[in-house]
Amino acid sequence: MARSTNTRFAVAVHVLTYLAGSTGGRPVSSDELSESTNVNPVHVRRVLGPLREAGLVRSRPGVHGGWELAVEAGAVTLARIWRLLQGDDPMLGLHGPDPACAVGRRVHESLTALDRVVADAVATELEKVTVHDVLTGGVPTPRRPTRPSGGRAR
Amino acid sequence: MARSTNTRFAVAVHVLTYLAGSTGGRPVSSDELSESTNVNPVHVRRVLGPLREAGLVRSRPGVHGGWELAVEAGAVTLARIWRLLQGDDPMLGLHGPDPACAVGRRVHESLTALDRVVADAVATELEKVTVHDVLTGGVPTPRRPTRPSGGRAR
DNA sequence: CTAATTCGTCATCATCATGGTTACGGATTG
DNA sequence: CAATCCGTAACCATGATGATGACGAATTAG
Repeated sequence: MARSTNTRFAVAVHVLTYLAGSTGGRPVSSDELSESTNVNPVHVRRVLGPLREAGLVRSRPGVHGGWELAVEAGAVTLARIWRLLQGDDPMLGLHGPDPACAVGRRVHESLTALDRVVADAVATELEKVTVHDVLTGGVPTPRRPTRPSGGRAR
Repeated sequence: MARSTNTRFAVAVHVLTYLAGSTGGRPVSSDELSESTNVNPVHVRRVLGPLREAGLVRSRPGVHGGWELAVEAGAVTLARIWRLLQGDDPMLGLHGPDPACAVGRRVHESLTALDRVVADAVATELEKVTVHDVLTGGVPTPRRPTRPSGGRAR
């Protein structure tokens, strides 16, 4: 669904931007990162794990250890980060209709296909933005300034 | 966001497709709808509430009451359903960085703007599909047949 | 009028995803 | 050896999501 109460992507973007910016190449501890992101250090490490496996960051234990970028900030698209953290998780949120119902099967097939189309569209947008863009403020702005639509209570 | 364990959109699409299809104009009870969608009747009514307020469906109590479409299936885009149920909920999932951190503020602003861009992209895709398309199988298929990407354990 | 049906809605509960917290082992530095 | 910091597991707290049960109001059948 529309997810999201999942902040891993945001935390990852934040950390990479932080590493690309305010550090002079020195490694940064997950403690320091946790203060800026406002999540706890363990979670920072959990989020960064997949990014390290993908070669985007390095980590070292020990006294002057911590995290540092392993690639240039301009070479990391947000789409890459998204895929590493969200994988192929559905964007739209599917249900499990009665398999004996013809309409149910068709709807489910359609929504599954549509979910991939939507995920591709999202990836296309995220492909346009790099960590460097976030750092320098070069992020695209919505075409429609703010959704003027009639609201909906929640 | 990366949501989604939220099936309201899927249920709504299912129900509207069901109403557009296998019924000859007769009202359908939420009991019958709940069997096909495989969720409980109360949930069906809760999902359909906003759609009724928007004029997409009608409901009537009583012996031969139930739900029926109030508009043509070809006139209902999935984007409309999405907006009615998900509103402006974030797609990407934001975090709450330390407001005292300059990087944190910039990241948060960027992600907020980017979230709207992504939501627009999603809406654009959903705009191309109507309930009638789902009923007849005319739903677009992904350009990349299936994400071939190297997996990521979960 | 009375009974049956069906929606509308509330209150409550179970489950699950997400993160927070604590803990401890291993690696690195000084 | 002591201090620092990652890696990871275990456990817990919170919140979102639906399921379930209940009851009133509206509508129709008899």
